This record gives sequence, structure tokens and C-alpha cells, in this order.
Amino acid sequence: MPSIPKGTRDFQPAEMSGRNYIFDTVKRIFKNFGFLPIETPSMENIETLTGKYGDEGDKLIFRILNSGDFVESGKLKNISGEEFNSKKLSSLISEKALRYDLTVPFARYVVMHRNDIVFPFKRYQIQPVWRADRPQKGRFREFYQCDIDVIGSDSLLNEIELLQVIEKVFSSLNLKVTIKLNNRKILFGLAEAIGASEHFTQITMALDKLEKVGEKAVIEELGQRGIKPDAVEKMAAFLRFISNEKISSDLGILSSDNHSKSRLEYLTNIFNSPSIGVKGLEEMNFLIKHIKSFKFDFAEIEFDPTLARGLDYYTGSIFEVIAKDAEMGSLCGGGRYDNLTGVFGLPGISGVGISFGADRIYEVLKTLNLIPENTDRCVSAMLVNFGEAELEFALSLLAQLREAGIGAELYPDNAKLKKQFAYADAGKIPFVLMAGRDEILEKKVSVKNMQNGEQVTITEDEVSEYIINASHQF
RNA sequence: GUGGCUGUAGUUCAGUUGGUUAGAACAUCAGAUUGUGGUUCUGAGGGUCGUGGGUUCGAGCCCCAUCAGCCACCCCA
Repeated sequence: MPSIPKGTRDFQPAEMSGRNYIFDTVKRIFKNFGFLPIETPSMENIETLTGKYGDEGDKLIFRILNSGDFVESGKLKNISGEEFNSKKLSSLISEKALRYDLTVPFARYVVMHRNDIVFPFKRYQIQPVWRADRPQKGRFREFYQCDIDVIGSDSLLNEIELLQVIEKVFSSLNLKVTIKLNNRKILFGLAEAIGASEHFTQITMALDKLEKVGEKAVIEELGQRGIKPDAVEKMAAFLRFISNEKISSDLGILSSDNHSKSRLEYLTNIFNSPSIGVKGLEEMNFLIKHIKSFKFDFAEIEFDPTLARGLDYYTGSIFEVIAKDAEMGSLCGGGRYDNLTGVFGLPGISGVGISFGADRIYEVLKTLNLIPENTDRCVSAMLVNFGEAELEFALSLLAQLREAGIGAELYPDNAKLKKQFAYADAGKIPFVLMAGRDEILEKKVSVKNMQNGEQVTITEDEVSEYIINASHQF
């Protein structure tokens, strides 16, 4: 038996139907919000990708081997002792890599096409990305991202737009989700407020694990990472506040709305003004104030000051969306990046974007039975093949049906009727048409309704109309 | 990169303290009416028990190694 690489998948017709349902839904909504499509190549130059995703991210980039025989060509011989390290070697044998996400290639695209773009630029992009991760539940080495970004605008209204897109997408898919909202500036303010801003990264990474490992483990980790005891104690007080709040919320005393408010109040009290942290709180207040103008029925929005997100380039708002009724990682994530185009030579352009993980959304919809059936199959009639003598009549009937806009096919072999009917049945084709010797003599066709088993014999001219009318009854 | 679990037919799984020729269900194909599917009945094909080694008179079962898959950590969609 052949096989396919770890973490990749084949998609069968039934799965494609469900996947297209997701792609069609997000695409429809993206367009409705004014986003324009672009595509970029599957592979990028390695320098474009490296250094954007953090150390861990860099390791997960799939590299493409250069063509040619490196030993034969003698290229490797020019590297002497000291220089012979894996970094040097890999730059010699590989200069391209598969894209890791759609945001970094987009930033590269914006810089390259800056003169053709009218800012602010709203783009959507639906393409696969690759990560050399170890596969597990909801995690693949090849998967599709559905990205939208607004670049060239500082306005927080863009964040609000993105939140509405999230609500629209998940309400269209009938899926209840929680949108977690935070701001990198608040995280920085928090690090500053406890007097450990030099440990910003370590603090956010530890904080991010709160829900998974609990209060104690986070405090332990902070200590292990070399953060001073008095700073750890201040953080512990904050964590206690969060935990107490969780308990009240479980008891139904705090709604997620009040939740967000009380967290903002707490942080306002411990932050010095003016500071980056306070700026973050102002931004968060703005979002919370203005999202009230919109209905959020399927997405519950919550300010979660422990949300970190690892991608290095985020500088402001960050988002993460998780399903309420299923265990799965994040279904959607994103944030604001103030200087991603700067690394490609075009500074001062801020962008904000999110990415929907189509594969994870598919898995969740599948487990919750929310994928509509048979959205792709559109053949409504199959003609039975009776053999050479009846072929002329069958082919002209086939053409006539298709001309009338009816999806139709002729069974290709003169097989037993049982087999031909079983094929139609398996393919959920609603009508089977028979024109054998007797029917042809009278220019008639027998039409069998496969759902109720009824069969009528009508003239050739009536067939299209009959099928169209009968189809409307279902 | 680290750890855990599982590998028997296309799929889901049985398989006794190690004992003759490894089973079932579903799926597939064929037949039960030479012009009628879904239900029923009959039959057939399909396995080097992941792979390699070891223990034993004898291994699907025990031991070692290896590979693959799944799950968790890390990180993320």
C-alpha cells in the first residue's frame, strides 16, 4: 500500500462538500465586508519567513532542498572547519521554504506592491500553509487558513470589524464560540507594574498557561524563570483576583461583560499613568464600549488579560476564538502588528488581521453534526444504458436535459439494471430515466422517482419539465 | 525535541494460561427474476497478525529492537 506524508490528508468527495461549505461561507462574508482576494506562492524565500515567528516557529518552517548534487558540484568543499555549522550549511542547500502562515507573506506582498495598493487595504486570502509540527488532534502539517487583514490604518474600528466578521462567520455556521480579547500593551503594562518588564516574554508565556495548568504552576514557573520574589508575589495577587472572579462567574454572579469591566478596573488601579499599559487599557475600553452597537449572538466576547499568543510580530490587540461545545484548540486567531512591513523596508504601516482555521472548524462542525449534507452533488437524473441500439435516443435525451439545466448523466456500461439502479441509489440521484426498445418506439421515457419508488411513462418532450416540477416538491 | 497509548481483512474489532487450518460484523463483488435501487437470503474474494530478531517442541499472544498511527507537552489554525 502506498502512503502519504505524516500530517497530510486526502479529502474524499463527501469531505470536500463539507469543506466547501466552510470556504463558501467565509468567502461570502469576507466579500460582504469589503475584503478583496489575493493569492501568494506556496513557497517564499527563506529570509522572508525566518525571524518572524519566534525561535519555536522558525524550527517549524518546512524548507525546500535546492536542486543539484551538492557533493558533486563541490559547493560544500568551500566551507572550512569553523564555518561548517548547520546554519551555514542549510543556507547553501536550501533557499526556499513553504509558507508558515498568510500574514507574513502578505506583509511582503504589501511592501512589494506598495505603489499599486490603495490604503487602507482590506484583503482576504484562503490558501494552505505548512508547519513541520508533530501532528495530533486538530493539528496538521498541511492545513488551510482563511485570512483577512486591514493594513494601512491605525483605527480600532478595524478591530471591531474583525470581531463582527467572527460573529457573522460562526453564526452562519451555527457554532457558539468565545472570543478572547487582549492587548499586548496590557501584557507589557502588567510586566511593568510588577517590576519585571525585562522578563516580558517569559511572563506572557507563563500567564498564557493559566487555564491549563492553574495558578500554582504559573507562579512556580515565574520563579523558575528568574523573576524576583516580590514581582512574583504581585503577579500572584493578580492571579488570585482572576481565579476568584472565575468562581463568581461559575456561580452566575458575574456575566462575561461585568467580568471584563472588573478586570479593567483592577488593572487601572495597578498601572502607573501615563504608561504603555494604560494606553492598552484605553484601547480595550474603546473596543468594549463600541462592540455594544452590534449584536453578538453566537460569539461571546471576553477580555482575558492572560491571553498571550506566541507570534512575535503582534504589538496591540490580540484575538483568539474557541468553540464552546467542543474540545479543540483555537479556531481563529490574530492581532495587530505595527511594524511587520518595517522588516521588509516599509516602516510606519500598521495592520490588523485574523485567520480562521478551516480544518479545525471542519472537525468541530463534524463532531457536532453541523455540516449540511450533499451540498455538492447536483445530478438529478441518470439515464439507464440499454446498449448500442438505444444509444442514439439516450444521448439526445441526455443533451436535452443538460440544455434545460438539469444535471444528468448516462450510465457508461450496458450493465445489469440492478447494478445501474444501485449506482443511482448510492449517488443519491433522485430520478432514473429508462428508454428501452418499447419506450423509443413511442418516443416515450419511463421516469422513476428514487425517493418514493413511483414510476411514470411520459413523452420525451415532457421529461425536462416533469423533473423540474417534481424536484420543487422536495 | 520530550513523554504516554495502540498496531490482527478495505473499515470497526474478537482471538482463552502460548497449542492443529486466525474469526465476526459492516463494506466490496457475484448469484437468488436476462427491464428496476434501498430491506431480505445465498455465496465468493480479501490477512506474511506493522517490520526484524529472540525465547520455546510450538508465538497473533511472551521478550528486545525498529517503524507507523493516535494522544499529551512545547507552540499554534
